[in-house]
Amino acid sequence: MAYEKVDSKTDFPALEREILQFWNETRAFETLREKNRGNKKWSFLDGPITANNPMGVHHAWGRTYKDVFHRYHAAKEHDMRYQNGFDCQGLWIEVEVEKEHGFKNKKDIESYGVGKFVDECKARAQHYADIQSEQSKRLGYWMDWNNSYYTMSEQNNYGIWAFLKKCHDEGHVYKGADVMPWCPRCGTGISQMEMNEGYRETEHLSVFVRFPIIDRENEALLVWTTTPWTLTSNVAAAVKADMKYLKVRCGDWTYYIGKGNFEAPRKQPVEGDAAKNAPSLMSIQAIFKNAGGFEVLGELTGTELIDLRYAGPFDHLEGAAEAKEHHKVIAWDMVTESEGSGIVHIAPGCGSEDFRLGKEFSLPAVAPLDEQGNFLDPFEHLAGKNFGTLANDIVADLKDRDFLVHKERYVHRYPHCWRCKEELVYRLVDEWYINMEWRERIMAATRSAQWIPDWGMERELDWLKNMGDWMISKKRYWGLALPIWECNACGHFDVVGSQAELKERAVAGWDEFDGNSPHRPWIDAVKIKCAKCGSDGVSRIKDVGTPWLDASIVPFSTMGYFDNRESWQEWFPPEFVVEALPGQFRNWFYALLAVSTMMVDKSPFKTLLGHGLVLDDKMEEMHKSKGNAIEFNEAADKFGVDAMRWMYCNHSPERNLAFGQTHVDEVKAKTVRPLWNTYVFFVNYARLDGFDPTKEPLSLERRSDLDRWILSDLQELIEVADTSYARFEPHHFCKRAERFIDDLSNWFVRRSRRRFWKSEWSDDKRAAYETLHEVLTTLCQLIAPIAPFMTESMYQNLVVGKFASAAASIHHQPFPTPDPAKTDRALSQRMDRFLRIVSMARKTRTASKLKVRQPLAEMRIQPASDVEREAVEQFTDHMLDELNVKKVTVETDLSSLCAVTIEANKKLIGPKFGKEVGAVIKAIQSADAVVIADLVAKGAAIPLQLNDNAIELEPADVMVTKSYGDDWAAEENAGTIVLLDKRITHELKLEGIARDIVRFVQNLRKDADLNLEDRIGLSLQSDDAELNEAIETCGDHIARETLATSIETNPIDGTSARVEVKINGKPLTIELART
RNA sequence: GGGCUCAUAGCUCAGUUGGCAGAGCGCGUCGCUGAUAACGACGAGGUCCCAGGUUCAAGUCCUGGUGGGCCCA
Repeated sequence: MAYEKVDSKTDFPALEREILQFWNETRAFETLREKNRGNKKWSFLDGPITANNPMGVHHAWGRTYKDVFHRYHAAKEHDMRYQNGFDCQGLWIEVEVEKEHGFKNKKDIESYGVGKFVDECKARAQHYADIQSEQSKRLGYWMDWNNSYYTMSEQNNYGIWAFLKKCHDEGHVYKGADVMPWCPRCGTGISQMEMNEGYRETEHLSVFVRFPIIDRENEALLVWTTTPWTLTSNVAAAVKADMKYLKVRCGDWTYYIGKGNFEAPRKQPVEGDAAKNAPSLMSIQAIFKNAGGFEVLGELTGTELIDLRYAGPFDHLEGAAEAKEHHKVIAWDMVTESEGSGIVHIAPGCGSEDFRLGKEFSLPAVAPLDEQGNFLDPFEHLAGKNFGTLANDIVADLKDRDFLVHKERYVHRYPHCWRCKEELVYRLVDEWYINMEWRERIMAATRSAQWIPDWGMERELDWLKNMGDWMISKKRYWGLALPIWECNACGHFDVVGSQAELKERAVAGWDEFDGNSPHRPWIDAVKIKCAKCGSDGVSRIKDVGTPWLDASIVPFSTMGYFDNRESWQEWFPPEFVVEALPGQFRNWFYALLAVSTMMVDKSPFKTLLGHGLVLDDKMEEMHKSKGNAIEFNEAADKFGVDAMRWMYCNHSPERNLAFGQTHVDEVKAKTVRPLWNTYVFFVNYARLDGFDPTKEPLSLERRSDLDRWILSDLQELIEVADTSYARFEPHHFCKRAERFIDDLSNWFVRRSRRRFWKSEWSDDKRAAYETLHEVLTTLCQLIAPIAPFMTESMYQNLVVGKFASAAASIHHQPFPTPDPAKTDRALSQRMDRFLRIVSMARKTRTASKLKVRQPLAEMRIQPASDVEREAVEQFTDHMLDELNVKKVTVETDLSSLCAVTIEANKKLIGPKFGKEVGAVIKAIQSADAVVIADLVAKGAAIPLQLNDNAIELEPADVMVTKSYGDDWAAEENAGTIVLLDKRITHELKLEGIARDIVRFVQNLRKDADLNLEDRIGLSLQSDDAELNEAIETCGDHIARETLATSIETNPIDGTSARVEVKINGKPLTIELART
């Protein structure tokens, strides 16, 4: 029943662990679900977290949002699914398992055994899913942790089959040959969606080579490339038809070169440090000069070069035999003067633009590399060697055979595998695609949803408008088995849409597969019959699917679309999804929209919230490899989760967030601690006083102004909280809540302290307790979604066991609703004005060096408005106490006390009037100071009579000084005037001394570890007459304030504490003893 | 080259419908003392990126530019 004592020095991480245990023991989450079951639904769809590593603090931002909105909607008594998701399949997991075994390439996996390998991938996903579940619980994330979905589940995989079948039925699935970025280590193509994450500054050996022109003696095309190995597969050379070219002789050879290319200085195409470390590049002109000089023989256009035939540098190799027949100059608009030689080496098998151009000109595509990046047999001496290790050999070879003109180190941004960091090559491969003929439908779905921030929709539409066909295949092992069975005999392929369909069509291997998950290698045992040519034994293609399919079927696979359509209809479309913005427009957001459009032509969410990245305190991206990533558990144990959650929620979602000690400390100092300290204050006094919150509370009329004011502001805060959560804008609420907490702790509690200290019960004391109790409990309720731990702890102490109707957990309580009867805007306004006047008075004291401990006789105020006057009248008592003055007088016109003096601003009028300046100064001096001051105050021009001339001064030309005489300290601002009486009488001085004494005694009490309620015997020993007089005159006051039962002037027995201090420079010895 | 976005105090950021430029941290000065390993007040610190425009009034709206980020080509 009684309140538990609380220490203000609370170990928040420890408290949070206690609360976790409490929730666990009381099955708090289950109770909440039970309570809201069957109510109106609020549907959330979780974007699955990659179950490949422990969580970092950057994962916690989005997961905090997810929990906050769940808790809010639970308080709104909605029924929810609480389903978390794990993304389990894909290359990132394979790479980690490979690392564990030290595998170097796909061969290692094959010889280890695909089945074993896949099982280990499954196990790894499960392992990290478990770890992430535990970490999420530590975050306070209330989910149905026993019911998380896994993208590796059968349900999910077969769901994608259904999707792909639908795509195929509509004719969108096709197999395409294309040159694409390829990772030789992973042995797989890298899709458009994955490309951008892997660009890095890379140094290559780049070369200028000559392509000798056939039938023209010693004439050659000058060609440049950064990838010498692709010269093995050169087919053509491209020029721009309307560009100018030069014919230049250098040594034995005459070259054709782009005019602009020849003359222009060349620069490494990188910036920053990479540029600094890179060698500078020579212009072609300079290269020729170094080679013994050159002579420009003529100028021509690109058109004149077209169709010239030339000899390629590797024509002697068998692999180049076909290409050899096609070597000629072709026209291409993309050739530029800004890079290279103006004549572009075209290898359609080694570059995606080359490939497109090759198609246009019906050129063969020579593909020289195998899956691992090794040269194929027809490339003779190169065969079996890796392209990456060959650059120097190839260049040496070119030199030996007299093709090399110049070599250089070239630094540029070049794609790397986003997972394993290997350099990519461009390779001609067959991959499977979904065409984007239906993009308009996806765009319509995109437009039907709400996007936060709203420009997100534009970004998504832009991506949808521009994106190429969707490559869905991966030549890997661990992932969705693409349900495509392709007939070797006739080339026909079929997409199988479900497990049942496969079973029905299986002609072999079903028994072998049955009982396994639909993954490689087991699924590959199943053969079907070709629907076109009837041949038996059609196999599944070897490829697996992109993991973005896995993550995007989930609004169907996890909500019952395939097995309980009725239930699915109740939950679809979800109200809300949230993920980090960067990257997701072309990943999850896109894939989710595409899948849902294909399935039901609807957006898979009503509202999408995107948030930024969590960066380190230097605003740099966190990476494990960089060493600046912060592991979630580490941060949770160091800072406490409530503070972290508050920091996340307080931030504008679309902006990146700098995570660091100072930032979290700021949240603690500004929010967590003031709130907690206010609570501690309440609880510890309520304990002593035996405050009973269950008695019928006093009516509003019987409460003080302070009470009604804070209660009124509280109603406003409830409204803000409700709308902020409902609109997914918790940061708006956080900002308001911080201000409220500041008002509460630094004004309400400070001004109310004495009400709590009173020894006997009175209405006022009861009102103070009741008000603070109501404010704290309601505030907790509002903040609970964001800071679920500390608010639970407070709730348990403030409410549980006191009120019979109290729910067992704060998170079972309904969200508060504002009480209009408690709202009093006029009162809030007056309090605002009052606080402003108090602040002015403090400033006056500071400026006049009148410390607040020194009582002053009088304060006079001229209010600027009626509201201000009412404020002063209403809150006079607070003013007397807060500012330590004896009397407050409201004046309508203080000008009678005010002496105005004006003075010429000589600096300004000097240049204006030159020799006349003396006369102007005189004129100013003789003018009516009050009239002029008034004009200055209004910012109006000042007319003056200067001998016979009328002149005008600017307001700034005159300096006005107002003085209220030596007796008054004054402060004036926006029409409000505050005066403080500076005359300190003997009595006032003695009172000031007494307050000093009280302060020293209180400090001593605290140093002696006395309890708040302990009584003392006090001894005050001094030789100073004034001090002694103060002790004598104000002894009662001192005794009352310090709970002294007696005041001696001699040393006392049983002294438990003693200190020597100086007051106004005079020594005083203080002793006290507990009685 | 195109799209989106950002630019406000030394730092991190607020700034609703256009209405006297703000907070926290840091810095300086002072104060307060039973919330005390706290707290408060005051001060210094600003070309609200630049240039135009609309308006009685622009950090805010419009146009153009500069610089950063993301995306596309």
